[in-house]
Amino acid sequence: MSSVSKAMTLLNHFSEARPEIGLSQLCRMAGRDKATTYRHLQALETIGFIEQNRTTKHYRLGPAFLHFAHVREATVPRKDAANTALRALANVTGETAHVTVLSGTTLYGLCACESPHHGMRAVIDINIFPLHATASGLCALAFGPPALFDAATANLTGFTPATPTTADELTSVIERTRATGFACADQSYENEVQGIAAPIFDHTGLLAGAVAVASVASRCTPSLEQTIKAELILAAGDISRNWGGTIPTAIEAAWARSVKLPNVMDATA
Amino acid sequence: MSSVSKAMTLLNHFSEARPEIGLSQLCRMAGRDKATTYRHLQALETIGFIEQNRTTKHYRLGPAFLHFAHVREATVPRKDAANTALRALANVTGETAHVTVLSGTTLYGLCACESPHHGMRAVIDINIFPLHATASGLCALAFGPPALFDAATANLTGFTPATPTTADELTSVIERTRATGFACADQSYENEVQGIAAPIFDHTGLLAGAVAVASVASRCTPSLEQTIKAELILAAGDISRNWGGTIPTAIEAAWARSVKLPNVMDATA
DNA sequence: ACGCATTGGTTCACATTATGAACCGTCATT
DNA sequence: AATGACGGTTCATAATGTGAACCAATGCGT
Repeated sequence: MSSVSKAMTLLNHFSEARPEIGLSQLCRMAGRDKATTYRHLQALETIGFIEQNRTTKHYRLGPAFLHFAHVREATVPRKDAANTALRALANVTGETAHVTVLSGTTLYGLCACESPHHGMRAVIDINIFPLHATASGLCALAFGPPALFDAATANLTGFTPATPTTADELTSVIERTRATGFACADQSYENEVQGIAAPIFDHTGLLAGAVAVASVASRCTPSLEQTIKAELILAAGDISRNWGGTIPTAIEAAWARSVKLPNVMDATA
Repeated sequence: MSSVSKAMTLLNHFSEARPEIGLSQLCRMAGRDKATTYRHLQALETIGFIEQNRTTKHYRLGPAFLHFAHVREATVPRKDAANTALRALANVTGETAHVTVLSGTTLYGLCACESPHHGMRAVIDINIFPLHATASGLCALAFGPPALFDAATANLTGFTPATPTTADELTSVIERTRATGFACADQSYENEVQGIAAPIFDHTGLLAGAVAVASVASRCTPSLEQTIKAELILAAGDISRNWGGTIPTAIEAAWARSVKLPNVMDATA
């Protein structure tokens, strides 16, 4: 491990729960020597990644992050990260993948990527995703702000026979989404199209949108569903990380529970 | 220079004007070897400080900044940075110093620090600073959003005979503030109290507030005024940096012009 | 089609640089 | 006054960083 990496991984020990850390304490946490750690901290301080509380002598994250975050936010479009993740997702699953973003109470399509594998595939041609009828929308309802529920129930259009059109039906679907970490919309927006979605989080710590795979219903076997879910976990993590967020541990746990299958364990053995 | 510092200073070459940089290009800019730069970039990439555009192979700031900036913003109160800068300011000038923050069209007092040197000193006992009558307010008007002017002219209370009470008077004072980079309020809010202020900027690139020194008018000699201005430049820079911002070059130029005095140049020679 | 220039990336002998045990001064507790 | 924990420093040791030279790939003008 390069000394550059060693110095920078020190930063990972700072968090909202642990904003200030003393030298000795940080040494213990990082399992590193005191002199080394001290020099690393000094280097980090010169660039503004670290700042020292003059009274307690403890260290904390520096102001430079605000500057760099601003530049990053201003220059790197979220779409880029979404696109690269979608490409991988579409290639591996062989289905169409897309990303949505939540703005207020509306869920917009950000970008989509069709797989080259199949002749027949789902086509994402909507820009505003109904919250109650699409997998992405259910993700937003399950993991987004509670106020979304009211916005959703205000307009429970029945697109297909499978669309949940009552508040009770919707609630039970949302419950299932929360329990598994995945939202499933089986032909509830369009016939013959089944969607599976996972939530995406950004730097605010709140839900930012969803990443989803839309597959042709007749083709969707349990095994494909497992593949899709496994890939969605990776994609949601990738995109979230790229947007400055992390997947809440509760959701990671739900994912772990819902993809834990015997055949998967055999395959890896 | 440690290799840690060398690696991290590479990040300074990225800006809103230059979001993506290729390897060779970055080597030239940094005046560093290609192999070294490449290794440094790889180290930066593993932590997420750098990200590579897969198609162009160019490098850009990574997503980790969003995360760290969030933690920093959530855990380090702006007041801390302001307080340490104020302490220095009050000590050197021997007068009372304070920092204000702009929220919407209102300028609030954030914190103040009285100098221990004098028995008599200005006391900052207001929490909302009138835009047209205080030095901090004039800073906000001169360097903040244009909409402030309307908010200010809506209530031109005359606190003292020196308070500007017409839009024209106010405009000319603002002009002078823009030209020098400093706002001066000579007994325009309170008799016997003279204020000098400099603007503060945060990560948005917009005016965030002001730092000011309030001195007893009878004591304020030209030499003290020069001292105050020189210290205000340092304090405004410090606080801005700590809040994730930088002083616009136009203002730095104005400062340089307005403190360039013969005796100062003699002193440094 | 060709050479030429420039790109991102890699190698290896060399020496600058990082490392950590032991150290110091300070402070709070006992 | 002894103790322990703290932030910070020193110096011999050795690990790590370094850059000239080299590759392969791409773009460009002739």
